[in-house]
Amino acid sequence: MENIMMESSAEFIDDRVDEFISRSKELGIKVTPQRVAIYKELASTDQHPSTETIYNKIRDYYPNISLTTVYRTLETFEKLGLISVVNVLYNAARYDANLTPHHHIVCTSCKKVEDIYDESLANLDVPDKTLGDYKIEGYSLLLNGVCRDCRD
Amino acid sequence: MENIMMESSAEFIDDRVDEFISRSKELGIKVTPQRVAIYKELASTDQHPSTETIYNKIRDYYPNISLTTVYRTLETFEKLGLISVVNVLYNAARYDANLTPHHHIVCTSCKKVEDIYDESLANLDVPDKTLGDYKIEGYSLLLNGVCRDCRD
DNA sequence: GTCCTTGCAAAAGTTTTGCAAGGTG
DNA sequence: CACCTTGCAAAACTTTTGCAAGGAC
Repeated sequence: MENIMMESSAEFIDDRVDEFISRSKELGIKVTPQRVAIYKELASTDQHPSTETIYNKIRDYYPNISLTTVYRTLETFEKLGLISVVNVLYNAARYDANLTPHHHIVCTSCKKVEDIYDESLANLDVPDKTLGDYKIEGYSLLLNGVCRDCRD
Repeated sequence: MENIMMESSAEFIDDRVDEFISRSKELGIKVTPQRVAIYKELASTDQHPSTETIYNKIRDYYPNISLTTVYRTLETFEKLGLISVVNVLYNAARYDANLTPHHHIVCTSCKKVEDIYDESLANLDVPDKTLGDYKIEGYSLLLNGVCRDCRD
């Protein structure tokens, strides 16, 4: 049970920023200093920052950037597949009275959430004690896909 | 790969509401009509409603209930373990520039999110085609636990 | 009757939108 | 120089808090 760290040296980050720039050109979106700053901020951390956090960090060296720009830019990047959203449940918290262990599937089109009770997914080989520095309390699997209604 | 449905007949729901009532008494919280309505609403669906959705449904037959009550009640239930929150990432969306497949672990105490690159979790036996009515696009595993800093 | 719970109103926090100015390709 | 992108301001939306009235035990 080993926790592999991703490389995140300065050169590695610059490489990713370069890749981001060429990818942006391919995709036909403009490479603005704000966009580079936002991408770089995200590429420099594994802390999965929120919009607000990214905004605050960038303001240290780019005081005029607006929060609106950060929101819009992250949305743009996400739609183009340049970054991903960790929170796959789309905004507001969803509640569940069912305390039986089960997993969830979200339709990426209509955002509906459904339960999955699947034998083969019921007992994953997840350590019940510690993983890295964490004492594991539980886990949940979140599948995403497109439901039948949305495929029609 | 079979998708087992949970029973959700009227009697079954009433049973769960009864159980909720006795559990509330054990826990020493008051059983108010609002609380019963909120619990029942949640127990009657597998759609994982948001606070707003629950509020709107209950208003049909309980027009004076306030949204504040629904928020406070769900929070109370969750803290007591009567229900669970599906969105384990705590509020705002979190972004990730790392598109390599990996999983996430959230510290339930400080809400920090970290990446996990773990061999044994890298290839789960998740169907790559369809599960039930869904065309699967991807999945992510969300572990929760307490990080070292928070355990001290 | 006590004290937890509710509803209202207001505040705080988060995300989106319209529009004119600015900058990239 | 065309038009996409930005910043500002305001609006829309979501969640939390304070406080007095009401209801459960």
